[in-house]
Amino acid sequence: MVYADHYINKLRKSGLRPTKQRIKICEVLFDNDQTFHFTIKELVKIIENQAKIKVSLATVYNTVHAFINKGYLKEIPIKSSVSYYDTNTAHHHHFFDENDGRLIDINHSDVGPIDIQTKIPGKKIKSIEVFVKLEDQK
Amino acid sequence: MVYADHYINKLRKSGLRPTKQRIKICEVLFDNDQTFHFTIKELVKIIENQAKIKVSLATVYNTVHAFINKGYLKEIPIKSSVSYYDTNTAHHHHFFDENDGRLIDINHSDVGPIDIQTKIPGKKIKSIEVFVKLEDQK
DNA sequence: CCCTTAGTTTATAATAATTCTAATGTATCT
DNA sequence: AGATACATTAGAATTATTATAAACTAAGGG
Repeated sequence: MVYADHYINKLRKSGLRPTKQRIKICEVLFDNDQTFHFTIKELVKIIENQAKIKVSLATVYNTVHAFINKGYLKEIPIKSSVSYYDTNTAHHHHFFDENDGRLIDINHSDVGPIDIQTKIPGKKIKSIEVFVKLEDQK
Repeated sequence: MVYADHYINKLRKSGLRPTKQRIKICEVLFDNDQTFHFTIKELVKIIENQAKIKVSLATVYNTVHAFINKGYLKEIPIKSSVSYYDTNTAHHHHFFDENDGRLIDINHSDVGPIDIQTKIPGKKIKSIEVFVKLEDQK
């Protein structure tokens, strides 16, 4: 509960009213310092179990979108059927283990500089993301 | 029409019966030597215009999936709402221009070696894909 | 405090992409 | 040509997501 105030401030500072639903979602997402990858369905399930309050599906969608706009969450495009979200909004990369569908962060600092020789006129690079597929070692 | 035989062989060799729908889809997808990025909806529209025959939505889905299994197409995860497919199945990378939603191939040879320092026990790297977001040059 | 109001939540309906189903059609093999 | 296994099809079913409109609540002023 010690963090609730922190989340209230965080929400208020970014123009979102600190409702009990949003605070609870913050607690679920940000209370542990680890990176957390999730789908909306998974998030709803966790809230149901871990929190006492009931939060509607629509609110979870709204809140996650609001958090993405504010930069608290990032969407990760892996599968084009369900949206995956990431609490790690720093510039980083991903392993994806196709065997178990597991997604693992790679720190930005663990990837060497990337040299792209193609240039597109009138455009500049905004970000570079590396996506590494894994397989079992034989 | 000179290519039809080629597609018939291609399909047959990979255990797919060369039906007129599949041949037409091959022509639409592979007749030009350029890389082609598309959604199912776009593909259906092109077939409707360019070909005389009518192909049901279910067949387009089935065929695209069959082609992915055979390695004729690759799925590209960009947006998590519609599936994008790519006729370029070689190992390559992508620019994505968020302004206009345009996707541009980057040849494998135009990207320098990528150094990933993180290791996952029991797993080895299967593939590395780089995804570069573009923005307008100020 | 109480009132107002603008932002939120909610259940439910609507939409959109994709998959399933079961009937009909067709390529292939003998 | 006939049998059979594979394909196509329309339409229904499913799933994720978004929209809607009514009920609720946080914030600020009196």
